[in-house]
Amino acid sequence: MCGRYTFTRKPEASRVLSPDGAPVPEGPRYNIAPTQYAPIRLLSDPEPVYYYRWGLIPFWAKDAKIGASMINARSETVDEKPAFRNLIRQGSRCLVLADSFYEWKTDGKTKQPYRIGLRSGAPFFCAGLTSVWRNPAGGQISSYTILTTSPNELMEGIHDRMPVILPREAAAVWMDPRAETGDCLALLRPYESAEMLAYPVSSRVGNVRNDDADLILPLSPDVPA
DNA sequence: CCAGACGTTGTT
DNA sequence: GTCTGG
DNA sequence: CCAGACGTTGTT
DNA sequence: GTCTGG
Repeated sequence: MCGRYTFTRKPEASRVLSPDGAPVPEGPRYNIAPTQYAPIRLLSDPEPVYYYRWGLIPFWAKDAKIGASMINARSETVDEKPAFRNLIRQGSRCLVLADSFYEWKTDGKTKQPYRIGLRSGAPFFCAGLTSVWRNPAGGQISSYTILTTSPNELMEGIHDRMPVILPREAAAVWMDPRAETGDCLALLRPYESAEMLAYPVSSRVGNVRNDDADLILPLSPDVPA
């Protein structure tokens, strides 16, 4: 999630909101890509699942295209960068719903995608920030970015960055409107490596048009335990 | 003062 | 090589 | 993140 | 909107 991830659970029917009118997918998602709408939970209204667009567009942007380069925010500098520093305060924090993410391991000329998730198989929350952008014509785009951090032991062999995954207690602080900025920043660190799992998958995941269950199959003969 | 950027990743 | 679209 | 385009004029 | 560079 640095650039691609999954959320295969059915969106909880209880309360699902799509403020931009984006369609809510019927089934599981195996290949969520930047500029697509995906489910998050908002600090300002934490109970429902909101569909926001991946790739943060700051409210002051003249052009929505800038969102394509704001799919991630470095946690090490998020409190300094003009595009993000005000969001981490001001109640623009969110949780991104996921149950795995993909990273491409570069080895010379070859790139091998890996699927990474929790050993338990449970879904998890990633730390995110949101923004609502309005164009002069009156349309709006509600968007988000995913915070990144340095790799843990598992990820080191694959990639030099990883998304910030928040354990349940940390997620509670991240979603507390009264939480101090410093306490929020302290949560942005690598997840416990021993609780995670990674295995190679088909290069079909590279094409965003592919979005099916075969994408998460272990690439033989490298079958995980 | 105004003009222009505001971001990350990976790769070399 | 670099930008755009998904 | 990767994949795919990257251009114009004129004619139908 | 706000910060940086000139």
